[in-house]
Amino acid sequence: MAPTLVHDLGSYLREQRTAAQLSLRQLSELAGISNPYLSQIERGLKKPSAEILQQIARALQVSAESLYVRAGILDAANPDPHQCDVLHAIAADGRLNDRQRQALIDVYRSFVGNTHVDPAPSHPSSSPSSTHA
Amino acid sequence: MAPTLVHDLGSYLREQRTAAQLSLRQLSELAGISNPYLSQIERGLKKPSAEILQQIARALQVSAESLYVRAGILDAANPDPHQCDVLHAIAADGRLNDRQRQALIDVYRSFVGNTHVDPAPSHPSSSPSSTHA
DNA sequence: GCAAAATGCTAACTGTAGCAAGCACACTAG
DNA sequence: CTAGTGTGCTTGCTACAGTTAGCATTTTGC
Repeated sequence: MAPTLVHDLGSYLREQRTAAQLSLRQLSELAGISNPYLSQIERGLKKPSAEILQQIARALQVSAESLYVRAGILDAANPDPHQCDVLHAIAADGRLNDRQRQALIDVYRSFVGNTHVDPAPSHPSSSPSSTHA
Repeated sequence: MAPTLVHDLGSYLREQRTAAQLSLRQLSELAGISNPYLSQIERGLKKPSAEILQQIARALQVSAESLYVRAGILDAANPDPHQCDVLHAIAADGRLNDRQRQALIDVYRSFVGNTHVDPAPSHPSSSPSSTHA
């Protein structure tokens, strides 16, 4: 797709690595990959697979998702972390197949009315519902 | 690494594809990949990259994350952003009354099996990964 | 001054992801 | 029975992710 993204990923990784006071070899050892390869990733010469990214994320103690987003293999259109409504949870549940997902959504909507999930949460802080049912 | 996971991914994909009434060629076209390759992925012979997974996820209209988890490149027990699982979300939803809540939970459990939410105190793997701003 | 050990980078190689071409089989016309 | 189109699968092949071995440079210590 966009090699710019890969380069951006590289810069970001190098940034994070230096911020963590780690040398190429140190981080590569931590991540379980070779140091030349890490070097090439950081300079945008190579495009790491998701597995490699995950290992690097672990070593750097950053979230794998953030790296995936930078690598362009996950959409940045991620909902707010603290937003935890039912529809989002259903959408994110990998154990459900599509029809199950839809069924749950239908049931839920029949209960609460057709408030559909808005991509831009307008007032996230206000949890209108009393936590007490 | 774990070919079992890859095979599991393949089965899952084939399941989703047939559920969506799509042939190999149809889905491969939708996903923008070759049909032999998709066939091999489904049978666990090839290990698709995250990019390919994302394209397949889009074509199948399932979340990329769920495929990543199945592919073993994202942790299911993710300490990260969307920690919102369905049961927690249902429990937290103030718009539901108790009966509705229970109904939804029942439906959900009938779908995913009775894996009940385990508020596991152990967060064994990485740290909170505050990627900060 | 010279070693030794850091640092990051280059070169050559291997394995495999992902492709285009084509096969074998099933089904439905004609 | 043969010709068409659908299904999924096998076969090479190319490109590139990721490796090991080693280079050039700087820094530290004698």
